[in-house]
This record gives sequence, C-alpha cells and structure tokens, in this order.
Amino acid sequence: MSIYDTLNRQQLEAVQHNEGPLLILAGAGSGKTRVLTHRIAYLLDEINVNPWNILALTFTNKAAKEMRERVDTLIGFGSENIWVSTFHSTCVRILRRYIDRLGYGNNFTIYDSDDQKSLMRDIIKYFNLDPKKYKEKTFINEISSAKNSYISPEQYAMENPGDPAKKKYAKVYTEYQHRLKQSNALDFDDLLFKTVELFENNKDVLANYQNRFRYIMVDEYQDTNTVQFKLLHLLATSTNDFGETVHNLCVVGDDDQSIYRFRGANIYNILNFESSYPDTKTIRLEQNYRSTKTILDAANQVISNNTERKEKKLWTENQEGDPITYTLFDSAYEEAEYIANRILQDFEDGLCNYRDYALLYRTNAQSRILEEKLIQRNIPYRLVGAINFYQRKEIKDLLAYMRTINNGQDDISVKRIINVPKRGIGLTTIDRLMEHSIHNGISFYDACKNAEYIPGIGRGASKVSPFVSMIEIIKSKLSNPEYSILDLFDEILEATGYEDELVAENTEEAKNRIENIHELKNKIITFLENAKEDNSLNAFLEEISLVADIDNLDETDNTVTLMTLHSAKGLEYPYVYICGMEEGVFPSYMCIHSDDPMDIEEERRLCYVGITRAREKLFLTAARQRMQNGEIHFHSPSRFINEIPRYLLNQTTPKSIYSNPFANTVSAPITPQKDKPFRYTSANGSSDFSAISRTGFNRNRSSNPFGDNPMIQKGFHFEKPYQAKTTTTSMLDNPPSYGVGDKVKHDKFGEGTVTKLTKGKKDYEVCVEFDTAGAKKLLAGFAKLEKIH
DNA sequence: CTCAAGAGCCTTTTT
DNA sequence: GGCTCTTGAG
Repeated sequence: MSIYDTLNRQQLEAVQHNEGPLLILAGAGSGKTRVLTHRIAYLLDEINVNPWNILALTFTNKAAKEMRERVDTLIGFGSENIWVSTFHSTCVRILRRYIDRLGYGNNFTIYDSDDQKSLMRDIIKYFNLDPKKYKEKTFINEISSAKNSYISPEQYAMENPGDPAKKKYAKVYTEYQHRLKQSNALDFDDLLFKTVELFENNKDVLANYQNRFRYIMVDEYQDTNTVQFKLLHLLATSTNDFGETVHNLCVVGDDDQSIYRFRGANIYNILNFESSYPDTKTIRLEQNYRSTKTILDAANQVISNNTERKEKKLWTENQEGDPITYTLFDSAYEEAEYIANRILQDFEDGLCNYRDYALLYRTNAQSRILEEKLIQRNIPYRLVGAINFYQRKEIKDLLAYMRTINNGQDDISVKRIINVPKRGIGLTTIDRLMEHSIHNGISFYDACKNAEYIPGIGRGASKVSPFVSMIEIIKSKLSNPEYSILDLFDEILEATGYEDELVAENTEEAKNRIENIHELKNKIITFLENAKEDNSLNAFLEEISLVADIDNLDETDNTVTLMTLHSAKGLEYPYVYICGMEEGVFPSYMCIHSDDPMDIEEERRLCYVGITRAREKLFLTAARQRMQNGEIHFHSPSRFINEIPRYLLNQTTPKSIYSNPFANTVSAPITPQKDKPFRYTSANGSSDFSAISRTGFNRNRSSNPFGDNPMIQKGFHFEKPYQAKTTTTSMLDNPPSYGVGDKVKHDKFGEGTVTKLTKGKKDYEVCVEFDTAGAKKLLAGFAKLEKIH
C-alpha cells in the first residue's frame, strides 16, 4: 500500500510526470492540492530530488502553510527544506538579500494600499492637480496595471507621447516611483516587479536561483499576472545533465476560477501555457470529489455561458443531492433574517454545526446586515476581510512608529505619527518641513532634525525636536541585542503615552482600541516565539505587511463564516448561502455597464467559484430592494439564477417565514423542463431593470432601530430587542450566571459540572464535565447552559 | 492649533 | 448609512 494508491489515473499521471513543463487543469474540488503535495512527495521519495531544489508558490500564506503541513504528513520529513511560500514573500526574501543592486536599502519598507493612497495624495498636492478631477485611486490603478504588465515609468512615458492624459499619468508614475525610492519603500506590485528587474539585470543572481529551484510548482496559476509569468519564466530554466535546457515548471489552475483580472491577473497565462512551452504535458482533472451532482450540474451550466475558456466538464460519483434552493425576498432585511433563522433552526434541531455554513456575498458592505441578524440570535460567526486588523488607526499608528525606527526614510510613516498623539505640530509646520525636504532632496525625518534652521517654522521647531529625540533615543536602544521588539513596543507605548491617552478617554471606542493594541502585542509575542533565525524588527514588519485576511481564518472554531466570494476561493463548506443574487449586485453594477464583455465573464467565473464551494446544499437568495450607500436600490434577480436549469432549482416562498419564523419553507411545485431555463418574473422581461431611487423616502426612520423593515413596522416582533452593535465581542459583557463547581444543564448534552470558566477572545469559555456526554468545551454565549440547584 | 459639525463621497472584488 | 475631509469658531 503506497501513498499513491488513493489517486485516480489522471492524478497519478500528474504526480509521476517529473521532467519538463506540466499543465494541470484542475476543476473545482478535483483534488489539486492532493496532486501537488503527492507530487512533491514523489519527487523526494522516488526521484530522490533534494528538498532544497523544490519551490512551491501559492497566493496566500494559508495555502502555503497547508501545503507544507500536508507534505509533512505524507512523507514525515524534509518539508522544512522545501521553499513553500507566496509569490510576494518569495520576492521579499530575494530582495532583502539583493535589492542593494537596484539602489535600494535592504531594510526597505513595504507600503500597503493606505500608504499608497497617502503618498499619492502628496503627489497630487505637489503637482497642484485639482483633487476633484484627479482621484488618487485612478492614478494608483493605472500605475498598478502598468507595473503588473512590467511597464516602467520610462517605458510608460515613451509608449504614449501624444496622449495628454497618459502624459499626466506618466508624470505622476515617475514621481510616485521616485518618492518610493526616496522613502526606501516598495509597494505590493514592486515586490514582484523589482524581483524581475533584479533578475534581468543581474544574471549572476538569477543563475544562483535557477540553479537552486530545479522543480517549481505553482498553485492557482490562473491568477498570475504578467510579471509573475516573467518571474516564473526566468526562474524555471535550468540545464540538465546532458546540457539541455529544461523547464521543470508545473502549474496547477482552473481558467474557470480566474477571478483576479481587476488585480492584473492575466488569464492568457493559463490559456496559452501550451504555446509558451511547446513540450507541455497537459492533464485534466475533471472528477469532482466535493459536491453533489446537482450542485455540479448547476455550476457546469452557469460556466458554459462563457466563451473564453478551455472546454471541460466536471463530473462526480457523488449523490444527486437536494435541489438548490432559491428564494427571492422583498428586502435585504428579510433575506438576512431568513438565513439567520434557517441556520439557528437547523442548529437547534441538531442537524448541523455552525462551522458547516458559509455565507458568501459579492461586496463586503453586504456583511453588515447579516451580522446584525446573526448577533440578534446569538449565532457565533467569523468575518473574513472587511476591516483588516492591520488597517485600524491605532495599529497603523503604532506600526508607523516601528517603521520610522526601522527606516527613517519612510516619509509616509513619519508624517503619520509626527503629531500623533497631539504634540502641537500643525499643518503649517508639516508643510514647511515637507517643502524643505523636497528642496534639499532629504527625507522628511531628516528635515525634522533640522527644524530649528528652517525659515518660517519658528516656534514649531521647539515641538519637533522632542519628537526627534524621542525617536533617536528609542532607535539607539535597538543596537543592544538583548533589546527585543517587544521591549521596543512597550517603550513606544510608554514614551508616546499612546495607551494612557486612550485610557483617559474612557469611552467604549477607546477601550476597543486598547484591546487592539494588546492584540498587537500578542502578535509580537507570537512572532518572537515562532521566529526561527530572524526576530528583527524588519522581519516582524515584513511578516505583518504580507498577511492576507484569509490567512487568519481558523476553521476549527464552531462558527458561521462570512466572506466575499473572492475570499472563498479554495475553501469548501457543507452548506453555502450565496446572498444578494441580483442584477447590479452580482453581477455588479460596474460589470453590467462595462463595454468589455470579459467583465461579465469574470463575474460568471466568480459565480462558478461560489457554487462549487458547496458540498451538500446550496442556497441562493435575492432581495427586491436593498440599501446601498444610503439609498434604496431595486434590482431584478441575477442572470446567473436564470442560467441554472429550472429542474435543479427549488424555489421557496419567503411568505411562510412571516407567519412562523421558524417554519420550514414551502416548496413551489416545479415540473422539470430541461430545455427551458426558468425565468423569474420581471416587469419588462429584460434582464437588467435595476433602478435607483434617489427620493428621500428612507428618511424619518432614524428613531426606528429596525430601519425600514416592514415586518418590524407591522409589529412582528419575534426578535430579541435590538442592541446597537459595537463590536462582535459584546458577549463578554454578560458573564454567565454559573461558576466553577456549579451543576448545569445543556439542551443536548444533559447535566454536568462546570470545571473551568475562562474569558476567551469573544466570549466566556466553559469546560463542562457532562454526566453522560463527557467533557466538553463550550462558549457560554450560545451553549445556553442552565444552572440547576 | 484643535475640535466639532457639516458636506460630500462612496463600493466591487485584494496579494 | 458611515467614513473622511473641509470648514469655521475657540
């Protein structure tokens, strides 16, 4: 019995192909991670490849971590020497060693999108551009797509000399790049761009890595952009024992799951892989091990409407399964309410665990209303994305201090903190400092050092110098090897009085911020615990600038997961809800009104991704009206609903949930009609009649905490009283009525004794020794334990 | 220089 | 609806 016996024929073929380019077209749920990990095992075990010679690239840290763990379980050794990492981390690792060849310092800072925005704002001001006419975002997007296509500022300027708009972009791009370099900073796109630049201009460095990475594997290849293609092409060229050039490049992807075009992903990388590498071996993985036949059929039908794709048909030996449920509601409130009720009911009936559910939506803004309804029912949930922890004001402030200390050239960070907390340094002073720095070609921080000699600053200088000396003092301590970044963090808190100020504020919001600061401190401690060789400030800052929201998803918690369809790629759940299936929401308004037909195709691929996340049951929901940007919008059901054959759908009427909130939905009788897609009534029959109401009839409801929910206005008060949502951690405010040693009763597990009661992250954690069910760890908020006397 | 209130903008998706 | 920026008064 070998580890390869469990693979199907195509999977095995892919695993055993070890020489020359390999394209694995892996449909959703076809076991592509299995193939990748088994292939690594095969190379190590059977071909005796040195783990040192293997590079596996992913897009998220989560995927990288999973891959490493799975290789470990397969072969039990050697995986720590395989380079398994994201594209971005890989590039950073290379650049940290060699970027001095491009004239940057090796302690460069990584700018996130907020930093980019601040920088761009400065540039717009510098060029005296009308901020009403020129948005930072327009420039940033233009620059980003140039970088993703490996177009430098010089090249950009050369390409369109006659076009005045492009000329302006070129000027801004040049200045932007100049300032990044001055700040010794790179943005996300630079990480890839500069690595390719480094390789192209330093053949010795390239040869070094080519020689090392003799076997390269790439996950989610359909989402690579042009720079990533170049990078792979440069790296995956080595010479074999016979002096022949070989490309041991194995890419795995699914063109139907390409959903990052907006971010520069180039779907032709995968579509044209075979022509880029003529001796490519192509293997299709079409057997799906994840979903029911019904779900898979629906997915196949939807995606078949796309033109630009490699023909393939997923099949499964799994059961037929239940029909897909589609429900159209009057409003987004009812939609959210229904979903929350359904989940609660199934949970209480013992039919499912909370962790079995994923609620997917097109835009992050849609999560709010779902969260509200889940909170009201005490359903624990976990939100992926939305507000990234590292984007919070207090976190960014403290990180800016650390970044300033690490790299004084990082102007954006220095400017961020120079008057935070308030030191009486105003806009005039900052402007003068900025002018001075630009005039003299020095960094903003160096200008601060010279503050007293700068004309026009006057009294301001006396405020600036204490700031400079504070930074200098802390910086000097770093030279002591005993001084850890944890000491540094404490010192910053102490010296700036940042936390004290929040404590003094004593508001709910301030408390929340303090909690976040403590959380950041925990992250530093964890980092120091896990750091292998490098526990420097630089390494810490690097690690946190490269985390994605999805990296922190803990699938062991028993919670419902809420996330965007994009974040859901690569995951699977027994029960999936896709909410907001409406024209103008999904597909988005932007795509519908775009003149590029590829936009709607990408949206359809996103729908395909969503559908194929579900293992057993898929629920699609839509609302006739929903609040967007403070306005009520009316939408017709999504075209994607129409693309699912009617015989796979079970349309339920939302009416039934009004009379009895916990009653089962009633199925409308549906006659199978294979040839005719079912069309849901829309006033004029057109697929897009979304309208926007700009009238003010959503006013005058500020006194009603339930908003314009007609159910509430009609008096159907089956909900718990509304509580203003401050954080998702509010359950900690209600300590349980029982303590250690108390006898308690649980609905399902019966009677038991509390053995432990601790304050968890979101809620109190209770350990109970049940008389019959054994020891269980529960969350107090929804375990509904009853104390018995 | 700082704070509070009002105006205006926004939303697609993210490493 | 909510966040950020602008404005005007201390």
